[in-house]
Amino acid sequence: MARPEIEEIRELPLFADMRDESFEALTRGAYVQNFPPLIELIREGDPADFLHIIIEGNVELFAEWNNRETTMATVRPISTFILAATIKDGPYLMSARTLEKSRIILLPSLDVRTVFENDAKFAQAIVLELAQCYRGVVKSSKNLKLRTSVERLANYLIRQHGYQGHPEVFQLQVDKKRLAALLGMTPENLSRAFKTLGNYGVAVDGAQIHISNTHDLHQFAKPSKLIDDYSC
Amino acid sequence: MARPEIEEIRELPLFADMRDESFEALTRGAYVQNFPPLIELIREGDPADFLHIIIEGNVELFAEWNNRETTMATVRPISTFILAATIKDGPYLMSARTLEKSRIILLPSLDVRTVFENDAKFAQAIVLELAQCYRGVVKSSKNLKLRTSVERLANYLIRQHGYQGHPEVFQLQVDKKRLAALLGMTPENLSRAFKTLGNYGVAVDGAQIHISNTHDLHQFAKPSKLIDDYSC
DNA sequence: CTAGACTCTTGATAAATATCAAGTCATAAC
DNA sequence: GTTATGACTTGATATTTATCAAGAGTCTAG
Repeated sequence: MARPEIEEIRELPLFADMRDESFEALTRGAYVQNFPPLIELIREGDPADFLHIIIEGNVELFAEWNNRETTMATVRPISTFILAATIKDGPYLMSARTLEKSRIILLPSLDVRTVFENDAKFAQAIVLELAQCYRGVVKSSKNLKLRTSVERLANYLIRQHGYQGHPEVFQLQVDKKRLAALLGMTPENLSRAFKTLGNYGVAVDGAQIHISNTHDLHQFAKPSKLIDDYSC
Repeated sequence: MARPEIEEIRELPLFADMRDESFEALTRGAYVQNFPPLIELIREGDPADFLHIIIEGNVELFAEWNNRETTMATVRPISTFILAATIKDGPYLMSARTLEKSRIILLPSLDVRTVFENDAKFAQAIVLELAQCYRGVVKSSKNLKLRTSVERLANYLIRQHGYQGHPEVFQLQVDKKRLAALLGMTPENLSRAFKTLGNYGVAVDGAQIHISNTHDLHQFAKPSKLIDDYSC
């Protein structure tokens, strides 16, 4: 069976150290699927039948309550999502939809749990992955509770700026409606927040961001390793 | 060595299935300590030298940024806290302080990581614990992003009411200043939020809450398994 | 018992954020 | 080309939440 995508994930930290037979058992029942944009992959509340791994594209994790919807995160290759639900055999807490044409691997949750019980290296890798995810959500919670919306935007821009290698001009990776939801504000207020950041050397043209005064922006945003550094 | 507290945690899900020798290795360097109220146990940013287990008392997890402080959670016996930092060998993301006189077990992080690498059952237990914690934070994030402060309070009361067995009258387990921070609002607005909930059959007298109309309160609060049920 | 500290509440006001209603601009459809 | 459609912005306004100031009540140290 030639499944290059499956071989590709073998090198992910989550799968790199596991035994060959475990990897084989894990991927035997796997699907690789291509989805067009705006397809709902997962609906919150449903049982977690598959662990998802995004190989190509862009996926939004979102949640709903009482007719309100918010974006929780966007996921880019190569990463897994909804690992905790798979492990706990619980319902999904978030829904997921493709934002772009995306290629996704689906591993049956049952297989993930079985292999997890029989391959210590895999269990260890899952621990590290989950700990990372956990710390990510804690940081995002701190961001929400300790900062105003303009401060959240400023720090988001600084982070993106960093990921993209500190170029003078860079592109937003999400449309502004979703960015607003991700940052916990309305699209209208996102527009106004961008305007406010104009005072600190941020210029916006469509999805293009120009940062002319890193110093002022940092002074205002006060980025912190314990909130904004997703690698620590 | 007679250390009844250590034996006590042996039955916790996190330690129940591990080998005796692993448990022995894990607890050999453990401390059991009593702390008075309002002692800072952990400061965010410090290296995670110990995994903490609260045996008695009450501990607040909080975070700071730019001279603002917020309560992230309160922890009651018997639970661990700061597991993810221990595993990742990363800095603490939250600070911790005792709220009451508390008894705490400290397990050296190094031992936790060593045993975690050598005892598959322990690794599996950590996975389940971390998955649980992760889902807890995701729920709390949804709570913050999707609900207004009054809605958060209403759902908090319904949850506490449930934990305490649905008595007509029950006690808040945290002082109101901290409850406000936990729910992401100011103490002043917590007072006003309680008043608003008076319209839905909630009466407050100090720390004592009287719920006279469960139906109205539920109608207003719209509790959801995917946000408020911490066991799923 | 009393002074002081503390928690909590209340009222007045300010700031932050959301909503509603147009309007602009670009793109896609016909 | 013209007409929709959608994304974004802007202004006016409303709602939510925070801040500031003061007062009521409770607890505790002396």
